[in-house]
Amino acid sequence: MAYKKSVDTRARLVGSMAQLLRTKGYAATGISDVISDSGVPKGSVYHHFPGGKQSLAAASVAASGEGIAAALGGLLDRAGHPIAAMAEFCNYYIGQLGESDFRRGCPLATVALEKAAQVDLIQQACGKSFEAMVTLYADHLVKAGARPAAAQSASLLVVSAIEGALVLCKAQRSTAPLAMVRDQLTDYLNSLLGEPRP
Amino acid sequence: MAYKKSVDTRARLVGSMAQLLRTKGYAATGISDVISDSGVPKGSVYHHFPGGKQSLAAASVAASGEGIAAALGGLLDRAGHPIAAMAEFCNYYIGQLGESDFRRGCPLATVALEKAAQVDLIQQACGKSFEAMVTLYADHLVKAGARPAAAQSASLLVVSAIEGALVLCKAQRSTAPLAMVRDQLTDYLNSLLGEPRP
DNA sequence: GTACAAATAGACCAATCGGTCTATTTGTGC
DNA sequence: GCACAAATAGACCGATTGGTCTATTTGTAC
Repeated sequence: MAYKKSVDTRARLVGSMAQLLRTKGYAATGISDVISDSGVPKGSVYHHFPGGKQSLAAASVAASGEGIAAALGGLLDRAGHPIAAMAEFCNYYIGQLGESDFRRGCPLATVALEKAAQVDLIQQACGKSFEAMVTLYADHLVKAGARPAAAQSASLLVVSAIEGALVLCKAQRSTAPLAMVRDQLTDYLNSLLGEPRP
Repeated sequence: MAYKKSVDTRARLVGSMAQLLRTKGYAATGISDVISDSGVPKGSVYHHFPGGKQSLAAASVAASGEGIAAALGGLLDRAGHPIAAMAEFCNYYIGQLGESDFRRGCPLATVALEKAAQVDLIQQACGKSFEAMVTLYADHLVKAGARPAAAQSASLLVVSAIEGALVLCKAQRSTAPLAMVRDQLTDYLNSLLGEPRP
């Protein structure tokens, strides 16, 4: 049976790696960075993750994905309406970008672009995380009155547009793209849910 | 005055770097990769780019941005209508992803997410490239009948959604997200241009 | 052809990379 | 307390990193 402290160590490793992946990406994040950020010695890294950096990164991406899904789920429950939840989701990222001088964007996207095509473990973690987001939001669109097929397409557009806007925000060092996309998506979803059958 | 061959050398460096940045990202691309891919010796790299890797990367991102703008401009002229051009733009990327086993996505996005927050030169090159894309497409939406403000917002949504879909395609190793986004954007733009004033 | 800068060529450097390995310490069941 | 595995600790490794430096070659103007 695993010792109690070791789960903390593992969680600290995953947490540090997830933060570093978010801000610096995969290739620029060294094991030494994870060690100094988490305080965990090198031996423990390879004890908990015999698969090395790739395996630690995959676990961290999966954890980030679960965190996003939980946060989005919370917003959807609290906001009461999927359109309001989408707007608050955007506002959360606008805040993160502003607070961090545009360092903290999507925790998944950078690693997905860097490594998903090369490392299966990482691709699976990224793919599953995005899939969960799209499905979760689509479900709530259905509850709000959309037809399932339309909800799936619309949810994919929403997630894609937000992800892309996060790229543009970093590229332009401005939160304006995400704010504009948020407003555009609001109109788009209003017309989707407001006129289910013309 | 610069010698004739040296402009070839510089162009070869930029071309190799641009391709490597597209497929592997900034941090994972070493100067040695550029050297072996381009055949240019190390001394020439630092002769043409005294600013080193960052400066070469910035020039390569700028070149990629100009390439995208030229390609999009060509599509807009040839297709005759901005909606058709958008669809063909998506189809181009769908082809690139399929041909390359999902290695060739957007030439700008990976570097933008990795380095725009850290290196001003690279941020400026990325920001300018995306700005050019959005403006170019917005101009053609105006020509197709959209009001300027609406065209700007719509163009930003289009570019963001495509960029984000490219992230999801890599993450899920599937071209389906971009195909669905293409169709959703087609509907979206049709209703934008079809009903200029309700 | 001479002079001189532009450009090429690659040896070389300290620093860092991911990963391995051997001790040592810690926690647990008996 | 004993035994034994889990976990921690960090020295150590070859390979590679971005970058520098000194020659040497190349192209051009006169």
